[in-house]
Amino acid sequence: MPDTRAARTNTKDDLRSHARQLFARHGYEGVSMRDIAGAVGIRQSAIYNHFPSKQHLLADLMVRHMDRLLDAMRGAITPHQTPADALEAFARFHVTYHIDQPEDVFLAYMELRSLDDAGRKTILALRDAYEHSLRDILKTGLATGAFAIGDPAVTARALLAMMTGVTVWFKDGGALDRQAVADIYVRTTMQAVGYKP
Amino acid sequence: MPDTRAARTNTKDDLRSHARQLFARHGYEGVSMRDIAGAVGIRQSAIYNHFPSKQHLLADLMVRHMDRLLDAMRGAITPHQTPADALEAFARFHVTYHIDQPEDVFLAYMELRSLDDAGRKTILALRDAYEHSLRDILKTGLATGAFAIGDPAVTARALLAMMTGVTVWFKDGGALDRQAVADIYVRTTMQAVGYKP
DNA sequence: TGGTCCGGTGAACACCCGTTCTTGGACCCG
DNA sequence: CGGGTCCAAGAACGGGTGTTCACCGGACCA
Repeated sequence: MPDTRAARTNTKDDLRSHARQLFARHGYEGVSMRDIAGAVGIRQSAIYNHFPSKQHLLADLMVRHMDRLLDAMRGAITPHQTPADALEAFARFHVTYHIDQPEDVFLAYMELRSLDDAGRKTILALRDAYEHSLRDILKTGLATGAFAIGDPAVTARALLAMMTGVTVWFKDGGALDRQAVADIYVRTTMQAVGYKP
Repeated sequence: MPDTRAARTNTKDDLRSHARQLFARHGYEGVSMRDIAGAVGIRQSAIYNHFPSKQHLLADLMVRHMDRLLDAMRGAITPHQTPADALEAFARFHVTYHIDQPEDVFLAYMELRSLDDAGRKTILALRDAYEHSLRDILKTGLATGAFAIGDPAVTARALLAMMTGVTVWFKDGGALDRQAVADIYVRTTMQAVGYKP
């Protein structure tokens, strides 16, 4: 009677993507294992063949997202030498990546509080590494006189919050496309650090 | 036997402040009526003498917060005539208010999704009014040539996200006090819009 | 062809949820 | 002093929670 894995070839990834969507939409506490299983088309108990707990599922999503984000960011900025070039590359990367992966981003941002201590520590370390890359660019630019900013740590957090916020309102098919929106954020960022081309 | 209202003089406000704190900390779905009642020192059932439902409690907190925020913002910017003065006043107000009321802000920002349709519509309208005030300042500055920015609507959202983000990391007793942090955000904001003093 | 094991099912676990209802004590006002 | 009002307590409601476990069909390998 049970159809078993006839059609089911990649249940684990299906679980990940549906859980990501549901968590992003309703929050971790607002989604049950029954909800997730229902979206995938299996029963709740079968989830435990792939993830040991709801908490592990959330941590899996968040760690994978942060790993991907860090790798992609490093690939985007390393070719650039001057602080201005690096900052522009960072800003463009950050905004477009966040436009393209809004659910992952939203999740990693909002559900830190739903993680247990171990998971939270891991995510905070990854987030810290990401933030430090931007901070280092700002510090260098401040030292070389390319940027005119106050405290680099505060400025880095301010710029990150600004750019991350694009996920809250951006929708495909709006008046401005990805490219146009990224242009505005890049410009605002470069002006914010007092860079004069 | 029940101590009734002997010590309890303002249960409704106690409920509001504890609910605000708990919702901000654990999320709406992550807090039970028993949790809130326990924090206040009453039983769950007594909450319903003050609020008809958990949903109404959340809406009450969010609407009150947005009303206070709008009033305070209008009071802060109306004395200023030029776009630059108004923007500086707006930025300083926004950052300090958010530093001082982090829980209300966090709640209004994160728990929109937990509101029912009616409540969400109300809050979005208030948020829209707030955003429009900033947008209008930017539009005027763009028209007079005081600011050099791209789309004013996008820039307004970018600046708001930047300034609101201060709630995520600011802690009293850190290396920088309220004033110093506000200074950095104001400076970054003014530079971001390309204003030259 | 038979054995192993992957990955499903469905029932059950103990517990927590928002909400309702009845009851009764303490205060305010006439 | 008596009646009404306010606001607590406590028990109960139906239903949802994450997780466990025994069971078994089908695919794969020797």
